[in-house]
Amino acid sequence: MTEPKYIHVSVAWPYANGDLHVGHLAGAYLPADIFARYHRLKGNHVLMVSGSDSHGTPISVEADKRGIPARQVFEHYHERFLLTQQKLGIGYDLFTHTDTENHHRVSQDFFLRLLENGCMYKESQKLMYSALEKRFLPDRYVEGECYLCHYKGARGDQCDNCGNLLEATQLINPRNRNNPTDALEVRESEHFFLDLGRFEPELLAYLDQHQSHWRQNVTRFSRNFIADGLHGRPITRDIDWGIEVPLPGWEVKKLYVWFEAVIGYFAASVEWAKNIGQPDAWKQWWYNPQSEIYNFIGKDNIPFHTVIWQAELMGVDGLYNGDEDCIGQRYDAHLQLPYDVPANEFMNIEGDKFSKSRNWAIWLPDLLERYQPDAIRYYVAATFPESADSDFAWDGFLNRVNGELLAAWGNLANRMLSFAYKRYDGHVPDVAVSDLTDDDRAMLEKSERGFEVVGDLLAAVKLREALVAAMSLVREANGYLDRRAPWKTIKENPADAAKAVYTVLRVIDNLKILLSPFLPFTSQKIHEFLGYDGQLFGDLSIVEYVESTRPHKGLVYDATKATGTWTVSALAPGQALREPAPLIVKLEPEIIERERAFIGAPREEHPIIV
RNA sequence: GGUGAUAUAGCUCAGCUGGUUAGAGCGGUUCACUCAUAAUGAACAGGUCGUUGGUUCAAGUCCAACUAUCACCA
Repeated sequence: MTEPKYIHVSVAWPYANGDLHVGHLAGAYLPADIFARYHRLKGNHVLMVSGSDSHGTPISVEADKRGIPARQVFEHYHERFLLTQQKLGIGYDLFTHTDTENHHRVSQDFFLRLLENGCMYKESQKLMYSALEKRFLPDRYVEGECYLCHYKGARGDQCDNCGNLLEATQLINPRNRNNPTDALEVRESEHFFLDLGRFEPELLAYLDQHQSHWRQNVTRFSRNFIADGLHGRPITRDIDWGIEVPLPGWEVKKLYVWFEAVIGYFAASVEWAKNIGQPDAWKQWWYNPQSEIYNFIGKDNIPFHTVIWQAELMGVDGLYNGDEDCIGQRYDAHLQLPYDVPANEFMNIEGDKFSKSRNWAIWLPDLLERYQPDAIRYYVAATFPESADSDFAWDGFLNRVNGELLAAWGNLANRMLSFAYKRYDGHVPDVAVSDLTDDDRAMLEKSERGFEVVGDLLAAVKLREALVAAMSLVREANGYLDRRAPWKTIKENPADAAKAVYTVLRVIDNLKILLSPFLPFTSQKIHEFLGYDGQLFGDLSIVEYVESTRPHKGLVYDATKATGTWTVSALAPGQALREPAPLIVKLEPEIIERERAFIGAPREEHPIIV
């Protein structure tokens, strides 16, 4: 038995300005959960964290659109994120948000320590100032004529016509999007910049160290990002909604959201430790040279997680390793940098890319109203965009759920559990394992080798391949069953039939574990049908935490009741079974057209019922 | 405009460091089976591997250009 490892699963923080959709699930949350569940079964120490990103322009934009405060927007969606992910079984040790006192403090300490260590510099920026609103306008609030293609409706951050990124100050005839009569002027504003350039040698060395186990496109992309030249990036902004810059006289300015959101991986770990009453527990991952930190993200976020976040961590090395003060403590180990950043590409919808404004999306709360979480998990995992963009298509969903999840796997379990339950008086056939035929043993061993085959693929974050490997064992088992045909031999050679049934049940017992990171709900049911007590995984619940001024809710995994392990079945002959029932709901072909009609049509948000 | 990626059977995708007849699942056709949510199994079906050049004894697999799509950065 090898020593348990410390595995940190950091998952991208979703902007809380709208519901979660399948792109979120495919890009980060489901891969992270599958990976984490595998490591939990292996007996490793898993810490999986994420949370709602409550700051940033997208939230303010949404708030303005609805005429409500930003906080109300993010709290609304944060609540929905918790419920959605609980229903899907995304097993966070803590899913919190970025408006906690803890996150504010940690982010500000990062800022101060970077400043202290000389990793920042100040510089003046030219920005659009609104005389009417008496503030600097966020880029997206400024509209005008694109200086390149002369499109009149270009936004201050990007021209939708020619696709060019631009500065608000470059627009011809800039105007306030909310008040066209507003007089805009260019004003100078002083800001802090993260001096990325000084980290270049360390970053290149870091990439060298990890390229052997990283996805090639992630490594290449990051390397080129650095080769392009690392420019300083502004860390502060002239906006209202965000975390205050912790310097006297700077309180009106806020930390840039890209800077503080990634800090959430660290801050949420600290919060988790505090919540469980062991305030130093997070150091087992962040200051343990043996730990492995994995960042599950989408491809749009690669440079932030392979370059910028590393620079932040390098720049604050030693933070909190001594006492709770941010400056001047001693430390032995360095802060751990991510071990792997298995970025996924994008999942398109029926051939077109996701678009919130056109409602070209499949929203998870809506999906969960109509389909089983494991059906959703299965299809999305089978179509993970691990190496290229993939496509969520409703006919594909129907085919995979009915033809693979139900027909191959659900039916294998159901057909033999029912057969055993009826023909063997509700028990696993009582056979001597030593009497099994060669064919039986071969089948059994093949399923047992799956623990290594599937396990290695999961550990290497080749999740789709792992699922294919597990499903090929399912097909193997169906083939074995047809060869052995116990429904036939039970009449002429009952002893032989019993061996075959026993073997298949034991194979199912193995497959139940191999597939459980993907299909936790289904595996739990099979576990119970096979006559076992207890649960494979722990419980997910929503918990409220109170800090000094405001409470917040988190989604929390409690492993107390978890009994599942990544080990081969030792199914006891004669074990009492429970009465089985079909596992997977069969889908009607009509859903294809019905669901397609929802895409691109106006959508109404429903309450999420658990 | 620069960088990275993707383009392989009707569909969804594998093909690592170049080498015997280019693979899998689904769909389709035929046969077998009846324990199972008409669910399974076996066999078959031949796609000039985006386009054009090049390197090599040998190229989906390397190089160049081009086209289309995606992302990031200017």
